[in-house]
Amino acid sequence: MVNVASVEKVARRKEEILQAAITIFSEKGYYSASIADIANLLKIGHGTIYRYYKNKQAIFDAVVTSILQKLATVVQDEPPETNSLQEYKEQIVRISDRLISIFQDDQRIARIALYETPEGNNDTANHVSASFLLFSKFIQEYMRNGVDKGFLRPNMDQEIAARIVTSMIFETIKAASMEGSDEVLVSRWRDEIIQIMIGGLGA
Amino acid sequence: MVNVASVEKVARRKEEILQAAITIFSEKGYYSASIADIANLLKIGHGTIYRYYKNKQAIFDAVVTSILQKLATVVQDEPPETNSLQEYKEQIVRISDRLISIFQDDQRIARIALYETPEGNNDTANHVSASFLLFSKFIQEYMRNGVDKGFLRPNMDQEIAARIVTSMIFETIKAASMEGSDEVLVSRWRDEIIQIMIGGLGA
Amino acid sequence: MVNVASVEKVARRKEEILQAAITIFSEKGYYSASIADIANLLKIGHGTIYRYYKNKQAIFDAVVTSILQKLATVVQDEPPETNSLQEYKEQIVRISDRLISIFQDDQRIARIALYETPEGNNDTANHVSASFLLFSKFIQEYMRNGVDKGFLRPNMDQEIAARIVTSMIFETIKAASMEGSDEVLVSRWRDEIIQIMIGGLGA
Amino acid sequence: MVNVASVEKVARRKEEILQAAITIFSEKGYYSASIADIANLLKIGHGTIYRYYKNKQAIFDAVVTSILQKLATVVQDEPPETNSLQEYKEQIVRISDRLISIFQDDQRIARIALYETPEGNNDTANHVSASFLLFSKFIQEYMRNGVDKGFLRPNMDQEIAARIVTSMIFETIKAASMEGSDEVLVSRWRDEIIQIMIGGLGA
DNA sequence: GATGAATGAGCCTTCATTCAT
DNA sequence: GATGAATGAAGGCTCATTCAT
Repeated sequence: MVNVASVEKVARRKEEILQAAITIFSEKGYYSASIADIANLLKIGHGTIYRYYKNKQAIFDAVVTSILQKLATVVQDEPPETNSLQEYKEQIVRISDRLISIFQDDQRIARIALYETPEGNNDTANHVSASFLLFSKFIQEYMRNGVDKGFLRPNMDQEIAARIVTSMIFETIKAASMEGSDEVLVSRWRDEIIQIMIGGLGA
Repeated sequence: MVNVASVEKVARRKEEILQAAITIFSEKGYYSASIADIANLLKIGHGTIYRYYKNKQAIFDAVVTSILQKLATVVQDEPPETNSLQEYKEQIVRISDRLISIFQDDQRIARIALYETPEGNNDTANHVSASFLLFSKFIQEYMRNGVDKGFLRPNMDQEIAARIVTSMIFETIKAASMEGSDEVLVSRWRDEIIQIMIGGLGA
Repeated sequence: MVNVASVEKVARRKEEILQAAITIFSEKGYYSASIADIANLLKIGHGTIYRYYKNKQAIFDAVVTSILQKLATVVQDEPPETNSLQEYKEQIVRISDRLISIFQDDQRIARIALYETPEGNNDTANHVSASFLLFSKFIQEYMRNGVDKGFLRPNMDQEIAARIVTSMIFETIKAASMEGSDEVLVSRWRDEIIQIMIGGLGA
Repeated sequence: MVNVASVEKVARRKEEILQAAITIFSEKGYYSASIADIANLLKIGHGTIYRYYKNKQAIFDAVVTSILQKLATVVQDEPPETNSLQEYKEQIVRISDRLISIFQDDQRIARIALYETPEGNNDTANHVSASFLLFSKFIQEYMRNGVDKGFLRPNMDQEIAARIVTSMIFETIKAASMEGSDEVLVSRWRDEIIQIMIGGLGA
């Protein structure tokens, strides 16, 4: 009993700190954010934070992980099993809408997910945003499915096409989550992206 | 006379510092890079740098500006005056190739242009990479021209389509400048992007 | 009744903490040892320790006191009443052996007794190890007895000779408790110290 | 020229900091001493210290090294070449006197050299004061010489005897440098140690 | 009585910036 | 003009100590 309660309390505290960290990191970025900023936001002593996270980097890692988990749910509900261009189109719309909705609900997440780059890593892979990579992999599955089923171009370079499509979706998300982003604007983006995906730019 | 010589010398010194800054910032990122790193690379006293730039931020601003100028030359040579889808396609290829070539010649520039960071700006606009914005504006001109001339879809949302296309191009550039990036890979990307732009993904 | 039981329990707890403290302090030294280290060793909450000791310094004081008490038993059993150089020699051997045995039984005690540290005391006297002082006083009594009985040099400066002899004994103890310290090594030290005490170094 | 001057200035500054560090470390001990303490003593910014020493440990290492160098000069002037017990005795007196003089001139050095124990090292060797070890080695050479020349006991365990004698000398030094230590007291110690070394304690 | 969550003083260390030489 | 010595703000992190539960 005691354990359950305390485990829960610890989890709640970790979550509170995580949320404050998301706010602060999204406002100031990794380097400009200080542990004290996070503690002040929660009106707790800064030493307290170290009871829950080993160090600043660990907090940031937790932030990134938590965002990725949130994003992952979107694709988990969308298996690569559509059977026609129309279905595929609708699926892309659903995915975009849910992503946009996540980022609109919490603009802090958008700023981190879309621009997170704890620099100084020579490792190229790290320079590619983790959230981008996550979606790229999934989109590629959709591509494979579409080509297999025959409703997508067979000559497609699936890996590359997936990354291009991902970049389009992310660009939409950026626009949707950063700018004023009323419903009208969002649908303008969504419509345009679908049109390009389906038929390109040509007249 | 003396003045001319000295003005030139100052300009040369500023340029040397700029180049060193590009190297250091691209390797370490804004926050992890130190003024001393830049000075050491040039084997000059780090106090000297402050005779040419007001402070660290000013150096970084100069770096970004210089990169933008370099990128701007690409579009300056490509007026929005193509007359057919084919010509347009060829123009996009030329632009992509020149951008890729710039970034391959100087990978330092790529890392900064594509991931430029000093975050912590509440100003939303700043979060959109300056180089991205620059191209977006130009691409939009190409779109307008294409729609006006009738070889691009009239129902196109030009501003949005421009940003989507820019995102595709930049994704290509990232791939080209970061990854192994042999000629074969680059043309795979270029081909795919053209196909999507022209005819979408559909079979 | 209840009181007796509880008093006993408190004493037992204090002793447990003391033992853990001896272990930790001997391994890490005063400053590097943390209250949490001691608590963890006992698998108790670190707050609990403060119910038994006022603060960290008080624990260390108790440690030193406890060690001194242990060492004191050695000399308490050896009254300064020997009647010949031979008896005296044998007494010194007994004392050394018992000290060595204490320190070999519990190497933790050796590390603390011989190097006890919380420095930063301006008080000069504190710089002399408490255990050293304890023995010095006793050895001086042996000296007095020996001179009185006529088997030790009458021109001896008893206080000083006592400290010199103590330093020899402690050096032996250090060697015995720190280094490999097999029985052979210990007797080499003991033999040499006796020889020096009795007849010096000369041929 | 410029270089020579600057090298000299750097050396002087390092020396100033070293001296301040010796003062502070001797008063407070390694852990209780803070970089700020040292800087305040010199009335300089604490950041300045890091221009001359990598970190706190490096300062302490320099302190220990400097003390050891000072001590080493004492034995360097006293080769193990005496030819009689009398000469040997005189040599020991000279060495003791010079050591005592060093420590009396600078009591700070004494406190560090005689009680320095940067704890937390499991490595046994480190626990033995470096200055003690240094002298031990030399004294052993004197022993060997004395036994070879026949004026010291042939059955002597040279290594052990050397450490025992060193401990006597160091005890003398402690007394001389810590306590009131007028000339009279010092000679009482010196006389007693010589007597013990030569003829032991017996009547 | 026991616990461990919370606290914040305190410390080391880095580095942008200034300025005397 | 160039230099680099000096500075101190700033920030990450530890841990002894307190106290509500």
